[in-house]
Amino acid sequence: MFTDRFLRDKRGAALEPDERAAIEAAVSEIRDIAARTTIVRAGQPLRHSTLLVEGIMSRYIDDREGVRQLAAVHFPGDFVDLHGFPLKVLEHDVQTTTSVRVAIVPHVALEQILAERPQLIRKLWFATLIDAAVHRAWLFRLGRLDAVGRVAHFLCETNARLVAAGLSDGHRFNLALTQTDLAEICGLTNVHVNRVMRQLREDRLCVFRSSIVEIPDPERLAVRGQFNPDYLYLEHPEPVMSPVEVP
Amino acid sequence: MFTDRFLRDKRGAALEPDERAAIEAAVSEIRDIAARTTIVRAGQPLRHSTLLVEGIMSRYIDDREGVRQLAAVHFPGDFVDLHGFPLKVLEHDVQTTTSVRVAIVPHVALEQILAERPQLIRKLWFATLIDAAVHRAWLFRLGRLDAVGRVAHFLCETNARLVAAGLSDGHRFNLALTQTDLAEICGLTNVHVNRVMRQLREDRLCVFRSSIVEIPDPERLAVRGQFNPDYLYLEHPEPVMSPVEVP
DNA sequence: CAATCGTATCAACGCAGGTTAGTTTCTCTG
DNA sequence: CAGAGAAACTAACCTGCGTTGATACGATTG
Repeated sequence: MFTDRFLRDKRGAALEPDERAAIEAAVSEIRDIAARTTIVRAGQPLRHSTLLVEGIMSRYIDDREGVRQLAAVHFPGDFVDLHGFPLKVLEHDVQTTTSVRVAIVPHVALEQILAERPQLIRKLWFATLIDAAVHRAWLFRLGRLDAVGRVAHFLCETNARLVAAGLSDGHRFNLALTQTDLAEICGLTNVHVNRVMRQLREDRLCVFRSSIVEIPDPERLAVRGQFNPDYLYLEHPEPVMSPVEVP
Repeated sequence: MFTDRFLRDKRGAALEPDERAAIEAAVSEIRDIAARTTIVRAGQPLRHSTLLVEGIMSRYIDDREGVRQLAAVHFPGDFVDLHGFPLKVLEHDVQTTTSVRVAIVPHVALEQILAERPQLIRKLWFATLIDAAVHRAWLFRLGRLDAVGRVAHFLCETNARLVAAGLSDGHRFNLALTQTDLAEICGLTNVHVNRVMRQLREDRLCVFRSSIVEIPDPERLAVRGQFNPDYLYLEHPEPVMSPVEVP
């Protein structure tokens, strides 16, 4: 149900059926939320965490002028603000990007199931550490890649994650992000993202139109974005190397 | 002893004396390591984690051409590769930056003390989540600040962390990083870091000479780097706002 | 003390990406 | 199906940072 995709295909951390059931039982409420709604503000004490069931959410930090840098994008199956469970308060904002359906898990309920199942805490810890590993990959992206590389890297990451979640076939997936969203992810302006998308199109690396991403040759896109999926800790990563082609 | 600075001044996560003693007892060895030595390589299975006692270490991701992006800098008191405990394998490299003294904590010993003290795991989890929060702040730095802002932001962060560790008085501290290190932290070239340092000097924001950082007015530097220390989760943050000035 | 190597420094030049200011296309709603 | 508002797209101009290459400094070592 709600937790079907949580930790799915994560190396050595996939949930046992009883663990899954326990988390499902801890869900207090299913909520549908409109796009572009802020659900957590920095500094606000948290009493529950949010499991994303459908849609896209993001976490970001604003600068003084309201220019925003995304720190994470979340897809179905992600436990969006699980960090808030040990931290009690987050230092960043969390917003819905599309309209979403989420499952609310009160922290008291989490405490309860963890008391009964001490090993489960390792998997939750693991889940938050994957977020941290993704943050590091994003640091690499921002610090060392040019604009085309950044977008390519992000699209490779998204493809790999959506494949793991069963939401991409490896070449084509639905992604309801605007070019401005991409700009806030990649540390660029929306104008320049537009130029980059054209470039990717012309180079036959990727076509992104009306919320559909098509990647004819994932391997080539991965090379362009210097993408290496190790940081996603997937059990069955899409092979980055495509089958050898006969010349 | 070795753990004196671990989680020191961290909001609601400071160690109890018995927890501290347990971790000390879990230390299998103290090791002195030369500068610029790689101690963990991406993909290599880990059997222990490393508590930094003295010196500076860093975690980084290399690109194809060997250009490196740092993802974290660690100071005394940091549990450098604690992420490797739940993850089993890291996706990045860890290197000494200066010569260091470290305490080695075998994972089996950690397992043991956690079995006896189930609450301690929350504090270790917390410690890794602060690393993640710092990653996010670094994403903001790389994505939204200009070169001067990035260096200013990093120096503010470092000052705040070293104050918490008892290694800065808030205006002056020792920092054995080269301009090339700063470049790898801030996503710049060493040449441009040099220009930035001159700028900071001319603007009386910061002087960095022979491993000493001097910050005459931390508040002004924080404004230039849009630095807000919330993400460090300090119990007693240095006041960022200086007393209200009479116009 | 000389030699060496890492680090800092500086200048000249070029370009990737930002900025501004649009126009066009798409999508939703009444 | 008209109208409005987002989103996509474009062009012209400008600047911050990268690149290259050369010099100066300072610490270590023989």
